[in-house]
Amino acid sequence: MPVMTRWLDPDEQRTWRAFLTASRALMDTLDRELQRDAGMPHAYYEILVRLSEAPGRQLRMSDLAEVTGSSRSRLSHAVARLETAGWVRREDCPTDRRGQVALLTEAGYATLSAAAPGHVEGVRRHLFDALSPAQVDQLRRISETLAEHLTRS
Amino acid sequence: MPVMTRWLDPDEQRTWRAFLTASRALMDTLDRELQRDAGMPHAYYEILVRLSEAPGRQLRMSDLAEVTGSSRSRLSHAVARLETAGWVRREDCPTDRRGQVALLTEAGYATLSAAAPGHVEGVRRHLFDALSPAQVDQLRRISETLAEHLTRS
DNA sequence: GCGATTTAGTTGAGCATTCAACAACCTGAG
DNA sequence: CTCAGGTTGTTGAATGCTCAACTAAATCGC
Repeated sequence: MPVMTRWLDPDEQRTWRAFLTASRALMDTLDRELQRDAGMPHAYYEILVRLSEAPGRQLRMSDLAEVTGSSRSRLSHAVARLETAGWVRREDCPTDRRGQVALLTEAGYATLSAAAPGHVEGVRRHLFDALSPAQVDQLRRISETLAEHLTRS
Repeated sequence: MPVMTRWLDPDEQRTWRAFLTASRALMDTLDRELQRDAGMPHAYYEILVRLSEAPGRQLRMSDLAEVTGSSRSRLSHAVARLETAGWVRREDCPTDRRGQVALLTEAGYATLSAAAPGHVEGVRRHLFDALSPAQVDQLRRISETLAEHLTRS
């Protein structure tokens, strides 16, 4: 027996469409700015950020995939690209012969340092400047709830 | 004289990262589900939805680009793809000889009708089921504010 | 009207992501 | 120890997106 679809009510519909529009516009804008100013897409910038924060500025490929929320394949392609740009280097993992360690080069760190202020300014202008402190708090709770919910299913 | 970067404070940092994680996970999940169940990415599904809601199930290419929040180029490629799938047809615009009108075919409507229940169920499961009614309201306000803010800059 | 500018849409090249297949290695049950 | 099954990471093909360049047609200024 077929189950009736629980359609979205008008409020939900409106929320969903506004969310789609806003998040797409935000990410598109930041992506375009980063591409223009730093010559890389946002996903690549995030890889450099995560490496820069890791002890020794290095991470196992699988851990890097985990924290950046990307598939192994995507990360593999991305790191290959970052490697030819000279921003990342790959080395064999000493404790697991299957493993690879990605590590941020000096050039990569310099590029990241040059790109960061402009990008942070963009995040501030396009996101935080538009919201009240209460809304920032709401957005954090909502996002954390969603992230939790999505990784558990 | 250089302006000091206004870095994100810890709360903002946490909010930004949670938002990135959540919105990426949500869109990736829905994209994967739609690709699996309907054979198309979410962006294409949205095109079909907008066409299905338009009078005569048709829209000018530029209007369709507007409502789906995509560039003309992206839409052009997408509609070309949807046309070879037989879900959309293009006709000359009668009032503007530069123009093209995209229109949803019967096959496109049927495909959309078949895909919609599953997709709506996904949106409900992955988004609305995780949030309280108050949070849905907050998310709507935040998203509408952001969308407004982003189109004005 | 008529040239300059703007707008509509397409195209191709280059890049990013996905998916499936794969090789290499680790781990654990017996 | 051994082999079955899981994990790690890469690869190539197919697909989608971006950007810049382009054609054609409408519109604006005079």
